Amino acid sequence: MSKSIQSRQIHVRPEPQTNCCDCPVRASALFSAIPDCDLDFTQTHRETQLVAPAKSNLFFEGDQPQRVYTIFSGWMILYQTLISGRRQILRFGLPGDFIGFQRNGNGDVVYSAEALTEATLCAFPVPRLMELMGKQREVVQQLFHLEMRDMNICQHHLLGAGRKTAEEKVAFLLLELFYRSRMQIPEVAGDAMTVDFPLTQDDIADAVGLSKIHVNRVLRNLVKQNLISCERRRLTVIDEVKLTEIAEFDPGILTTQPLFNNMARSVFGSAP
Amino acid sequence: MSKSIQSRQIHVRPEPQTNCCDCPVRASALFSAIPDCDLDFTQTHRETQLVAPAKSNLFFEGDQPQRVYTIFSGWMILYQTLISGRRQILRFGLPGDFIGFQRNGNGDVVYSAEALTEATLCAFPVPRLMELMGKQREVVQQLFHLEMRDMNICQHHLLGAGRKTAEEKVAFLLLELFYRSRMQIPEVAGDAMTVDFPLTQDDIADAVGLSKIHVNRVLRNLVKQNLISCERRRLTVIDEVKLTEIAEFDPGILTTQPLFNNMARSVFGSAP
DNA sequence: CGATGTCTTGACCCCCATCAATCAGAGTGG
DNA sequence: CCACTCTGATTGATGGGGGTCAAGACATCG
Repeated sequence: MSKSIQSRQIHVRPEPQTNCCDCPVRASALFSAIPDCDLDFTQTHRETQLVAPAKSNLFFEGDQPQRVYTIFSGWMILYQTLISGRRQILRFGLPGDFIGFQRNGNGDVVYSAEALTEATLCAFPVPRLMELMGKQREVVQQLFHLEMRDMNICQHHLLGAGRKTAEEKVAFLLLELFYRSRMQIPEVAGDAMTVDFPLTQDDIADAVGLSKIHVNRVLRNLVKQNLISCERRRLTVIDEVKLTEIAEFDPGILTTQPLFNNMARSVFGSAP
Repeated sequence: MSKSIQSRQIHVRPEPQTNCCDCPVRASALFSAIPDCDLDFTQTHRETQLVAPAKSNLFFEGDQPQRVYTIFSGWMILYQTLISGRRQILRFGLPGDFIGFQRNGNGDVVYSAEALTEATLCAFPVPRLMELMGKQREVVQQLFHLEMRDMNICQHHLLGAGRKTAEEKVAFLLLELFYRSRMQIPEVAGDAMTVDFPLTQDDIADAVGLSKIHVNRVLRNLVKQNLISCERRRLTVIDEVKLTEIAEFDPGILTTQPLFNNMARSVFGSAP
């Protein structure tokens, strides 16, 4: 059931020339677990690379795209809308994230995906992903890791949506995105306190389930308390400790499971 | 980080005698995709069967249980709590559900699990599950299905928590559990409008993020509108259409993905 | 330079949380 | 059989957190 609000059109320009596996964020990408020597295989299975302009929709809830996507660069939002038009952002897609895999009983994708900034993506035909999963156990592992991390984040947002105050919700979201931003290029930005932050206050509102007016008040209040500062598309965390305390934020939810990793390693070998 | 509120102790009595694979809900269980002839293998890998008394906790957020569990009978709640003690139910575990697999970066389970009614569970050591996943592709498929369905449900609750009114949230939860209850024994109860419903109004409140007082008012209101009726541990849906409309509920989120199924089938063979 | 999108602030008020009291049913023990 | 207890359901009164409406400030961009 596609939603009625589809004012923004899909604009994606295929650029099959570029090598889609030159991913700057291999560390967190779907195929990061694959030894370099096996990458030939994945390369033969890559499809087109896409560039999604800012504000374009990659797909809408209810579509049945034949591909899944890995984000190389840019930020995306994954959201659902009610008939009334009210939007809820389910999670944010940052480089390395894998989207479009999750379907419902009809094979529909269950959320819409919109590029917040210009974003580059690598598209993979679903059957080829399945083939990969059959041949390379690491893909299965990595897929589980990504899905579980997203599930963790989703559950924590649910906890917040139901049981936190406005300030706590906003603080949590800021910290989540702050950490995820930094984790992308650990060697350069591992301890920088300022990150790029392309969200509007409207986006924040739709992510935490508040009105944009109230988000504004909360943000101004956090600034007044000298916990953060934010000016055009940049976010600075000033008092990380206090903010973490307010949000009850645990960075552990953003990492994958060494337990699973270790246990899996003993069973899953390399590709046959 | 274990929460401070641990007033309820863990009480599980192992009953290794019983065959844990006599699951009455094979249709939705983890190992449902495995052909009967291969069940010998899974049986050799089963561990103890547990009985969790009503109100006992199977594990707490922050624990590192060495096993994962499949629910055979009974209802469980999976929840997180804030330091203030406020509880948010993330999802409900019904027979066939698989719990304890999802971990964070430290290998901790990310939610607490409590039996709402007396529940029987089959415990599987994690390494053996991994072994199974390596040998039987259907286990991997089924695991993805279960995880994705849970993710769907979680996301829809997030949508509701952020953007729905109290009445819409409650209606959604009732329908979700109504359908899931009926799906368990399709041949007998496929079209019954009354199901067992062991939740207290307190539980509903913690699931949808409202106060129990307000949940009570909303329920009484739904009854007054002649949409449902509920008396001690039983729920009857009177006007399914109207209720579905209010909740914007889509039963499709509860089923697994035929798309994934079909695509997977062409690649994954039977066990080697 | 309008035009559009985003941020900011104020005024008003409603949905729902909180507090408090009562009631019904299920055990439980004598 | 009947007090006693405990959990859960119910209803009323009150107030606050945050939604909604409106208007203005500010920035960016064709």
